[in-house]
Amino acid sequence: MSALTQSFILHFGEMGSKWGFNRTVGQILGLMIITEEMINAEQIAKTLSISRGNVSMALKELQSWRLVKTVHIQGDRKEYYTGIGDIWTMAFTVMEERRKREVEPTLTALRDVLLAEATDDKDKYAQQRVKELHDLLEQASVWSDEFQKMDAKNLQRLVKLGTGVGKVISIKDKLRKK
Amino acid sequence: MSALTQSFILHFGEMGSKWGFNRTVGQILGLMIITEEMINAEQIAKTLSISRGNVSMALKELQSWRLVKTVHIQGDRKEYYTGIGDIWTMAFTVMEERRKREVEPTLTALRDVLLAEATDDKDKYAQQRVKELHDLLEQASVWSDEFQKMDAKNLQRLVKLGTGVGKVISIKDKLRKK
DNA sequence: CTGAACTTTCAGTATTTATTGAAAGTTTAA
DNA sequence: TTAAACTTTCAATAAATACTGAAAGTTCAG
Repeated sequence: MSALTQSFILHFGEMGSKWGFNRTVGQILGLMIITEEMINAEQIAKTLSISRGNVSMALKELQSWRLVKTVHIQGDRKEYYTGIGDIWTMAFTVMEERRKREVEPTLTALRDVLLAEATDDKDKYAQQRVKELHDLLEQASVWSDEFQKMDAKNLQRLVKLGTGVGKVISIKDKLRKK
Repeated sequence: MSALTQSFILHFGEMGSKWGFNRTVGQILGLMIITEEMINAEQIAKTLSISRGNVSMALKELQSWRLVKTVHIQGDRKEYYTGIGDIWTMAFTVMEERRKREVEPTLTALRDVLLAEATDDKDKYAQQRVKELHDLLEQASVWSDEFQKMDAKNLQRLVKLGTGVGKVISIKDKLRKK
């Protein structure tokens, strides 16, 4: 493995742990991103100097995140792996999975709090704040849904609107007037 | 503490650990969100049944995230704490801090990889993928910057555009034609 | 100054999370 | 049906992270 690859993968491992998965999972994902060919579990273990068992667990995790594809190569009994699509698709897949795993359960918990009987003023205040939080997260989910429906090309166009976020609001007003 | 409060705080603690800080920090933030009054470190420790030292560490952490305000109350030597502004402001503050802590260092690391000499084809492929990732994260930072410049009211308006994300793209095209 | 009232620090400990590798399970060519 | 080639599981262990509480530090009224 070249020094360039090495440093990327090490950093990506750390980065991974910030994004919801552990170091090993991050490193494998990083390896797949910068490797054009498909790779098998054995190669991964050797390249990253980790145990075969660990690779198995990590691949399972990556599959649950819908970030890797499995492929069978003619005349080889091993399973081969590669990352799904391009970087944009991956990034939005990670976002969507995080929403499912983090926001969804939180929304459920918040709804429970909202359904509970608020007797005193303190509870009423608490419930109102929880309502605000709930609405915010629900709105975020709406966005995420919309993104999910778009393809990589359009996602890219939308995100590159970036420098005009301010404008978007005034556009909204214009739309309303139609 | 009422059962309602209790369940909210327990969940918020777990949620916190998904958002970049630990359980205790999450619980304190949760407590502040649903408590109208300012509270002092002693009260926090007692309410959440954690040690005084732990509260001190957690408050320091919350301050580094710019999520709490400190206030001195006339005739009391203790320091009092409360959450900054409304839920929307908090949410975007968390996003901005996460960007600073996670995306920023990653961008730096990716730039280093891009500056390295790519000798063989494998390295060239790797570099190209890293370039894609770099550009994506940089674009995300542009968005984050824009958000940071807006006030809570406008953020809310923008996010509620949600259901029209698809439209925004076609609007962009119209704008261009003007 | 002094010392009471508070806050912070940090070494030791507890808890949680990740990793290994041997054993068990699965698949397939012959 | 067998056994070689592979994958998965999981108990034991290692590593990382969080928490406590006593000691050290800070601030301020008198």
